[in-house]
This record gives sequence, structure tokens and C-alpha cells, in this order.
Amino acid sequence: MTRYTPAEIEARWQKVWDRDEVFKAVRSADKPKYYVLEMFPYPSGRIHMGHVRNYTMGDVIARYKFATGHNVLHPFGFDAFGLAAENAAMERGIHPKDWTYQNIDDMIAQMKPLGFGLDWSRLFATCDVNYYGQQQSLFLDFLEAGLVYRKNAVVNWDPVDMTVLANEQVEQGRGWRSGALVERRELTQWFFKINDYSEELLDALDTLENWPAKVRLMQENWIGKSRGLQFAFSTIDAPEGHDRIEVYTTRPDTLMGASFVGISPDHPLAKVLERDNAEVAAFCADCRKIGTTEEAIETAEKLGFDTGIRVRHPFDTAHELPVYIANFILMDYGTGAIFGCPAHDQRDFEFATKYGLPIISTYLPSEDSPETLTEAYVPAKTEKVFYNRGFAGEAHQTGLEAIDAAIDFCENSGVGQGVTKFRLRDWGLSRQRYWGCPIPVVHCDACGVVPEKKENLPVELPYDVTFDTPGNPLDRHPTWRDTPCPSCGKPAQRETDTMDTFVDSSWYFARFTAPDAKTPTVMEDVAYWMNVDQYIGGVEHAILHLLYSRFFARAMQITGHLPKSANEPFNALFTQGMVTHEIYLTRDEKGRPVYHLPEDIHWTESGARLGADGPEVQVVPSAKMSKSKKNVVDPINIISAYGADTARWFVLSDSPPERDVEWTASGAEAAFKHLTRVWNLCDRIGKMDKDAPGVGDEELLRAMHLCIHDVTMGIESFGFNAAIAKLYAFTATLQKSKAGHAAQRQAVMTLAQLMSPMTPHLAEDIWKHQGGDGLVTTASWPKADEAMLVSDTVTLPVQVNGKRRAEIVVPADMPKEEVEKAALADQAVQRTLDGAEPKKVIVVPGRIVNVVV
RNA sequence: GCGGGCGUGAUGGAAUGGUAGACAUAUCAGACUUAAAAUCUGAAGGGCGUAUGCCCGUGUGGGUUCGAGUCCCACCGCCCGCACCA
Repeated sequence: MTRYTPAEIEARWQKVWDRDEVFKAVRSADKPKYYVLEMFPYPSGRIHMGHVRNYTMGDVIARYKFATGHNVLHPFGFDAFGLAAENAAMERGIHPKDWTYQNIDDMIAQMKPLGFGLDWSRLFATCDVNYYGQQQSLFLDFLEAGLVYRKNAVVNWDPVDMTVLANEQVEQGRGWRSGALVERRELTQWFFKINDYSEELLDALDTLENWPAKVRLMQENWIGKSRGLQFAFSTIDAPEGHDRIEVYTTRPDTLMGASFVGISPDHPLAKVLERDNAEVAAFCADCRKIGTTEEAIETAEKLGFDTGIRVRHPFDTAHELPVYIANFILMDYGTGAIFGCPAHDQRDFEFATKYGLPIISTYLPSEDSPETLTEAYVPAKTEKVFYNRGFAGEAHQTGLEAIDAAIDFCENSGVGQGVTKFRLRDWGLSRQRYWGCPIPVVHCDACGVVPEKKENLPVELPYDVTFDTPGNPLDRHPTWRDTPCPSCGKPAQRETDTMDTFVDSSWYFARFTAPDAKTPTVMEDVAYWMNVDQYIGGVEHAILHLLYSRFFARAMQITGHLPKSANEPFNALFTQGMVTHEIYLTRDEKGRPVYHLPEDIHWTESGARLGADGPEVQVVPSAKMSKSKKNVVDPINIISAYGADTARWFVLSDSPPERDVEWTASGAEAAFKHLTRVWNLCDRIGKMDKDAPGVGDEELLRAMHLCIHDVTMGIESFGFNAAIAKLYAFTATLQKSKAGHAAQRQAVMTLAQLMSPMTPHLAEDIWKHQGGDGLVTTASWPKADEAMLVSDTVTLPVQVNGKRRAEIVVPADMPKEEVEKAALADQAVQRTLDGAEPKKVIVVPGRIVNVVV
């Protein structure tokens, strides 16, 4: 009796796939190409179950497409620049480069045993000089094409560590290392002109039919197109040069309800006032402590400072409004100034209540509604309301109609212009950090900002840097900054900012098509392999990474690095869920939670304990696996206990791929048991008497064809969990079958083929055992015989008034009238009807019968 | 705060608007075994009933429909994103 020994089987077949270079992608005109890509990982050092799930899904698609006759490109790499490497350097004194490359080696060693059908020859990391050097070349092309520019922008500044902080490094308004209150500070930084492409990026969303609707909607909201009115208030007693305040509003119909003007603490007027007035300066300084995230700004207590300046209402110059500096107004959006209409905006309402400002309604639910409000009245823009202080259009109209009428009216009377604005801001790419792609420009006293010459690329990161003092090591480096000006040749200094890691991930998919090329891309290769046919990754990238990549595809097309057809780089997108696990905790003497690893928990009759007789452990419902909660299962342990096929099988079963899957020890064990069962089944069939007669050959083959059909549909539609359920059911059928050897052999070989995208090693082994030709991996995908899928009779449920009362078995091709008769003739139906005359009988062929009385 | 999503047995979940709970876990029963494990067979949403059966049931409340877990509206709860984490 042989046994299922995954460790041995898996190593053997991985060697064969490697030897035969089965997954090496080569351009070819014979087959249609298929490019499947999973979002590449950050090299944290350990692969986790989320990676296993992500790459298993991609591998299922890749192997399936391979079997259906496609020329598949399935590459892998690392998104290797980033903050974590610098943190490791600071915390543990390891050089970011050494740390990163060590992690990459470790992760590759952990990935290989999973048996993914990847073209490892295309592997690269974004921190490879070869990659980021080409990225610098791209940057220079973008610069020349006018797609990049410099302007001031706000960063989180730690005044003690004297360094820029990432949002992640800000904890409750304080620097994570120093604990100092974080301030906002302005720096001159580089920006990509993504906002110029707002309209196009928005419109093209409609063409992305194979993207999840929710991702398209999120991008649509992020781009945030709005039509509104831009106009100016004229000021009274304002500093010179500020006799007007430009404001932008999406609700010009509420203009008569304006009761104050608010400006951002970063507004030019606020800055002028700040210079001469200590109180204003103090207020603005307070505002700048909030931090730079939109979330922090929006959730902070709404504060205002009355500047004493007044403005005149454009329609009633006798009506004067106060000008406040307000902490919730962003300088980046609109004009950095708003008018407040407390009656129709809850935030303005609270602000007005706090500072004793008037609340003036411009519209009401109806003519006889009271004018006094206890909260802002904010109906849907499509709802018809009564304008008690309207100035354009009808008295009764919807918000949308009123907005259009108000814009027309204001344009005609010269008060302002209708303007389309986008919420999307230009993409700031400068980072004041070491571990990133250096921005290839030089600062020259005589020539200003000068792009580095392409022949001087790559601008390589120096290795000899230290992290023992605060700030950017590139700034402190004794010689790295020194370089001759590319324009005049005089001594000049390199830019020490590096690029946002989102730049690295915005074109790696194109680089995979020619990873060693001496140019960013090679037209022949990108033209052949692009677009990515199926992109798979976490929904957390729904906005930024995917939007930036879409912008980059356009910019690369403009600069000649991608064909026009690759404007939208990802034909289909799938966003997969996370792997979760229960959390186990006890409390220390101060009541603080102490977390425990799943392998330290012992299950007893009285519940979960720490050790056999240890203290009882509280079980918290499943959440994303995280080191801090210790609810992690290391894929390496699972592979050594059960094998890669079990891990792959389990992460695909149970939950639909777009949702989270809960890792359970019992589930993993069940997956292993099932694979063992399949293996034993193969073993048993191999030992069958080849000539002994069997019964039920046809039923078995019918079930097999149905399974081919269902599994194929499941894979095509990302219903991996459903496909696996069908495979379970078919395995049970085969196990019980008394069919002859030939039919059983055919069934188990087909089962192996259908399982091969999920459990490729086991499938190869079964295939070989049954004497299949070559590799199951290269065998062509089985086709369901349509004739075997239809049966002669169908069982139809019969409902009476929508409640199921009976079942009838009728020939599949029975005409509707006959089915109706058969249903009414049924005893149970007769009994339920109890003599009542049916009013209507609905027959849905092959589905259901509903009798209505 | 704004934006997005989710809510079905004890648990993970299945279900082109058409028999709710496939498949799996946990549970229980049986077979095998001296016994246990493993393996195999079977039961199982809740309630009532000896039973053919009947009633209730997909977070809550409405609506559309011959028919709603599925579509629409409102509410409740949970999760995710918010531009320098990737």
C-alpha cells in the first residue's frame, strides 16, 4: 500500500517543471497570449497566507489558461523600496539594502515550494539598479514631456527628529519615535500632472468592463468631478493685494444663505495675516498640528478664527460677511476658500452655531415649512424643494436644476463663472528618504534645476550611509551630492529626494515584458504582451496604485514607451479578500491583553487553554492575520505538515475569493484528508481488475462531464470555492462508483486534470500513475460533452402562491401546457388547492411551476 | 467626517429573481476495533406533530413581483480606504 507523501511528490514535480522550463514565457505567434499578474509583494522577509492565497489564485488562472492553449506570461517580482527597510536600519542597525536583499532571498526560498507556475527568469526587484535606473530614464522623459513639475506642498514635520514623517509614523499627532507634536511644513516637491488627465481617467473607467464595479466607483469618487461656480467676494479692510477672495462652490443656489467666508490656514491671505498678528499665527500653528491626512482634518474639532476682515455679498453689497480662518478647509481643493451656508451643510451649521453666525435658509421642504432649523436641511439634489431665497430658476425646483440656473444667472450678471473641478490632486512623488529611487536632477546655482543627462544614468544610491542621526542620509553624505552641472559643468548638487514607491509599482507590469532591456521597455515586447489580461490583488490598492498605473500607462504612451493600445494596462481586475484567523488572548495583571500564537492553544472540553492545564484563553472572532495580534499561521509550517497542495487547496475552498477566508486548523486538516482520499482513490483504481465488469459506467461519465462543466465555469468566473465544492462532490461519486476500470480510470484522470490548477503536484502524480501522456500541466483542458449534460427527465418543484408544495418529474422537453396539467394533477397540489380554482399558472421551463389562486 | 463594502444554521459559506442552507468544519449516531485514533456509513435550520405534514426562518422595518437571500427605500451593526505604509 502506497501513501500520499506530499513532500516527496511536490519536490519531484517542481524539479520536472523547472527542468522542462514549462513556465518560461517566449513570444510566439502560434498561440494567443495571456498575461496574468498578481500584485507583487513587499519583501518583508516572510511570506504569509495572504501571499499564498493571492498567488494561488493567479496560478489557477495561469495554469488553466496554459491548459486551454494560451501562451502565458506569469512573472514575479518585489516592490522593494520603502520605509520598512529604513525602520529596520534604525531599529536593528542593518543596512536597508542588505536587509531587503536578504528578505528577498528568504521569500523566494519560501515561495518556491508552493509550486507556482511562474517564469522565474523574469524576476526583478524595484531596488535593482537595472530597474530604478530605467525608472530615472522614464522620469526624464516625463519631465521633457511636461508631465512633471515642482511646487510647494505640505509634509508632516517632526521638530525633534528634524525629519519628515510618513502618515504612518504619526501616532495621535505625535512623531512615533520622538513623541514630539507633529507640525505641517511646506517643502518644494516634484509632482506628476495626473490632474490634467482627470477627465480622461474618469471617462475611461466606463471601458473597464472587467473591473469590479466597486473599484470603478471608488476611482470615480476619488477623481471627484464637480461642476460649480467660481466667483470672488470683495473685501473690506483686507491687506493690500487681497481685495478679492476667490471661492468655489458646488452649491451656488445657496448663495443667498451665505453667512461667512472660510479660508484655509494655508491660504495666501492667512499667511499675510499670520505675519503681523501673533494670535493668527498661533491659530494657524495649531491648525498645522493636526497632520496632513484628510481623515485627521475631517474628524478634528472644527475651529475658526475671526480675522476681522469682512466681505460684501455679491448680490447685496450692504450684506457683510465675516472672514474666518478655518481648520477644515484644504488649500489643495478649489481655491482654498469657501462660503459657509449653515442652513444646508451640517459642518457649516455646527460652525455657525459655535461662533454665533446667522443660519439663513435658501430652500425649504415646502412653502409652509418653518424657517427655523435645528440641523442643516440637506435633501438629495434630485429632490424638488421650495426656494424661499432663490435667485434663479423656478421657486419649486430640484437642487440640480437650481445649481444650473444659478450658474447661468451668475455668468450672465458677471458675478462668476461655471467651472468644472476635480478632487484629484496632482501626485506628489518626492520623498525625503534614502531607500528609494533617486530623482535624477541636479541643482545648480547658475542654471537652477537641471535634469541629469541620460548617459549619466543610473544615479545610483550610495551604500555608505548611516541611520544613527535624524534626517535623510543622502543629505549628509560627504560626496554623493557633489556632481558637475549637466548644463554648465560647474560644481552643483544632486537632488536628495527619492521617488514615492508608488512610482516603482506604476510600471513594473510593463517592465516584466522585457526585464533586462537597456531601455525602460522594448516596443516589440510590450506590444506583444501588454495588456495584463488578468490582474489580481488586494482591494486596498483600489484607488492609488491602480489610478497611478493608469496615469503612467498614458504618460508612457506619450513618451513612446507603450503602444496606444496599452492606455488601460489592466484588462481585467480581481480584488481578493484577506486570510483571517481567530485571536487568542489572556490578560496580564493590569488587564492589558496578551496575545498567543494559535499553536500554543490547547483545546479542552472546557474551552481554549494555554497549555494543557494552563489558564483559560479568550477567543476573539477572526481578523486579518497580524504579527501584533499573533493570529498568524506560517505557510512554511503548513507546507511541512501537509504539503503545498493542501495549503493551496484550503485557501481556495470555503470562501469566495473576493471575500476574506478564515484559516482554521480543522479546515487545513480536512483539505489534507481530502487530498489523501483522492490519492488513495487513484491507488485503488490503479489496482482494479481491468477486465472485471462494472455497473453504472454511464452515470459516472455523466457526473464527470457535469463536473468538467461546473469546474470550468467556476474557474472562468473566479468561483474557485464553488469549483472545489463540485470536485468534492464528484470525488464522493467516484468513490462510491461501481463502474468498470476504464470508466473509473477516465474519471480519476479527468479529476486530476480538473484539480491540476489548484493542486498541481498531486494531479501530476495521479496522471503519471494512470499512465497519462506527458505532463498533466501541458495536457489540454478536458471539454464537457454537451450531450452528456442533459438528462431525459427533470424534477420540477411546484409552488402554490409562492410556497413549495410538491415536486413533479416530467420529460425535459414537455410542453408548458402539459407541465401545467401535470402540476395541477399532482395529489399534494390538489390537496393544497382544496378545490380552489387557480387564477394563473406560471411555468418556467426546467425550473419551477407556480400556481396562483 | 467623507467614500466603499458586508450582514444566511453552532462555524466558513452555496444559491443566472425560481425547491434557502450545496460543499466543508464542528456535533451526534452506527460500522470496523479489546479500546482509542484513523477510515467508512448516516443524521442534522428552529418549532409543533406518531405521521402523510404544518408553521416560522437569510440583521431590522417597509416596498416591487406570480415568486425576493437576491431588486428598491429607510434604519441598525460590523469591516475597509482616505493621497508620505505598501
